Amino acid sequence: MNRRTGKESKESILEAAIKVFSEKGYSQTTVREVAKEAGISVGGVYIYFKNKEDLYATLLNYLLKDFSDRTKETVKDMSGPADALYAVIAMNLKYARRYKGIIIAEGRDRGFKSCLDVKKRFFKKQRRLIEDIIKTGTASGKFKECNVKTAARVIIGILRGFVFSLLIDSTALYSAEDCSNIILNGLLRRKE
Amino acid sequence: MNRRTGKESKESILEAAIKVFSEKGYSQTTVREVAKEAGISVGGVYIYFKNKEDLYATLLNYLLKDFSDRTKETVKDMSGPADALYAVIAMNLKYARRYKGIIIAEGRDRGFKSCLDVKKRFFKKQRRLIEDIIKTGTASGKFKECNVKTAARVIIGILRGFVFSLLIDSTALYSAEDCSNIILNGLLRRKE
Amino acid sequence: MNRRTGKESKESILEAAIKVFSEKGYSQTTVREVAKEAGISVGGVYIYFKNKEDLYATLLNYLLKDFSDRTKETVKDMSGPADALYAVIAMNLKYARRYKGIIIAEGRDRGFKSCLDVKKRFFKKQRRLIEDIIKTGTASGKFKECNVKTAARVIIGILRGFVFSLLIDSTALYSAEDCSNIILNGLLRRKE
Amino acid sequence: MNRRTGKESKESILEAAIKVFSEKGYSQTTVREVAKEAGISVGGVYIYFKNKEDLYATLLNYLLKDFSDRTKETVKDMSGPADALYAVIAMNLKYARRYKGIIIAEGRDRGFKSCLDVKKRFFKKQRRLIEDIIKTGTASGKFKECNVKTAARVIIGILRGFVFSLLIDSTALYSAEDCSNIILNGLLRRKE
DNA sequence: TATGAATGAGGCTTCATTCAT
DNA sequence: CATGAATGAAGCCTCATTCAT
Repeated sequence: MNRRTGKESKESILEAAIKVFSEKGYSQTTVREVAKEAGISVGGVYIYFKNKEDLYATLLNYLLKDFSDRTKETVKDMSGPADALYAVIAMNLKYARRYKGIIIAEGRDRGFKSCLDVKKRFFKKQRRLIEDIIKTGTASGKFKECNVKTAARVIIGILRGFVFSLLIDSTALYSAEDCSNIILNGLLRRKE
Repeated sequence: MNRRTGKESKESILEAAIKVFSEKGYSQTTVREVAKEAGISVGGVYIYFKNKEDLYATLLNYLLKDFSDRTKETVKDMSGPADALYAVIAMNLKYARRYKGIIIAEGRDRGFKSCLDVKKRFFKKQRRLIEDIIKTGTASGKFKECNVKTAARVIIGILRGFVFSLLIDSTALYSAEDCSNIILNGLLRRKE
Repeated sequence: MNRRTGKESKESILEAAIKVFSEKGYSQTTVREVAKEAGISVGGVYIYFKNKEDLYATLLNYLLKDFSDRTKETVKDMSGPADALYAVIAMNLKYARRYKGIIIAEGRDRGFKSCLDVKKRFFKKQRRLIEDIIKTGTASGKFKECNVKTAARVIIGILRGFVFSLLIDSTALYSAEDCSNIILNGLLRRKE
Repeated sequence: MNRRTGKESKESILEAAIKVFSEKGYSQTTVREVAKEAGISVGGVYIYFKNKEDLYATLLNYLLKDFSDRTKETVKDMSGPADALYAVIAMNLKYARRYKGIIIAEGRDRGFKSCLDVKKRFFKKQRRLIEDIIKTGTASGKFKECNVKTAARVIIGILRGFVFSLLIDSTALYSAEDCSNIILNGLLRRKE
């Protein structure tokens, strides 16, 4: 009957949940559906997760942590702040495409405390990462002087927009180049 | 029992729906709740709207149209493309704050065809508006040369991000100045 | 569809609940069953009762109040304290037979606060009633001197025993005469 | 992993079951809980007991037999019928306090045949015990003449009441003295 | 038009029981 | 003997929708 270890089962449920939640969002996803996708019974899900909310929060935590780590890793290898920012944007777009529906979407409307905490921690990390990039940029003279905190917040907002745009319009194909180009150069003509 | 006219009833339902959907999102809102808020019976709602989806789509249409019109109006009065863009951003932030939960949120996960159409039309209008601003900008030499379509799409994405940021973090206080500043000038230092 | 007024529906649900709970106890009774017995849908039950516990507590309250009132009424008509006590015993036995399973049984194991309150109030009333009977008895010289409070508590316990005995053994046919005989006269031979 | 013998395991399950069932009653007790309390796996329980009902019936049998034996033992040492009855009452109160929830409670509503048999046998024994006491009492002239069977049944009912009163109201502190006093002497004033 | 009681499908969750290891 | 993951039936409850009045 149980051909898997507990850990394997938990992971396969988590994977299934990522898939289903990604496609349908929180409220449209049934536990039964996740169970089926994971190849386990309904009751089986409740061995590993206290309830639907717990499953969602765990998944969110897992995903955001993974995303956070990878982004940090990628940024580390970049030579300059512009490249770093580009990398962050690219990373965001890539994940958005992959985990359509989860990264930002829903969970919000439930106001699950467990989710809010997870998200808050994540956004804080991201903000720090971007603040660092901006600081490095201004320190090296590549970026102009600006209020680092404000700029970072705005960038975060912009990133969210790219991500969310992908979510609501799957045909939208934002390129990281185009996005970073505007963020870096702005629209205004530079005085020569 | 002072009866309302049909139109009045429909409108009060719509208003109630805007309020409740804004606060709780689609799936967490019950028809009963909307009815109560509108001071009408449950059955009453179904006289004016085919079903919950219809109510939502109607509301969305109403709201987005209103938003679209006002934005266009506001932009018309602006002297330059930078001011116009600023106005659009300010408009987005203002509406986001007011109709928390509706403008972007949910409805998405349902993939209601009726909503998709409404949204598609709306985003098209917005894109055109922004494309026009950019065109005017480049034509007048204030904006640098760029792929108008691409730039507009990116701007739209950015706007969404600002809006969405407000939705998920009610403490976030994006100022239109900060936002437009980055979009217009970018982060990179201008060569002097 | 709805041939009944709200009040009628609520009452028929209550009646059905009394019947089913009486027969099967709390945990073995399903809401569906009560609904069916009441000739209403499952959802219909939830129009009138917040949940299963509420239904049970309401029913308990209704039944105990009814019992309390009738007992008081009956006692009022009795000429002496011995007759009064007899009447109380008879009343208890009669109700026990009719509402097998409810009066005392279950609900207890759930520890529903709502039920506890209802019961506490009921037992207090009954205790007072019996205390009064005993007081009258001793005052008139028919009952011997005793600690009224203690005696009343013991009598209450005894009553519970008769009731409960009926519940667990439907073949047991306690007669009010036999019961009151022992309570009044005791087992010991009277010294002559 | 120091393994227990089968007998030890079975006993520890039974003890655990007594504890948990006593506290929560039948339907509110889960097999998992009993297993945990016994320090054994869920499956382990099913090695020694066919199912939950079997566990309950076994426990009931064990408990009632133990109770029966001890009562008989205690009664044997008593000098007179009044003392004997007092001892029986004290015994009942003591056990009721200890095995709150089991002796009488639940199981009833399930109507488990296995439990009914166990109980029937128990009550028969108790009735005989009490009948004997009464017989001895009347034979010795200490108790007045009465229908032994009827009196015994009434006494049994009364005992149940004391027990049950303790179960539903843990603050109730019935003293065996008070209880036996009424049973022996009754409420009516003795003619002198 | 308006009401609101009624419906019933369907979601979440629990738990006695089984069985591969 | 023992384990504990897995099963799946069944219970409680919600809520969009209908319809007799």
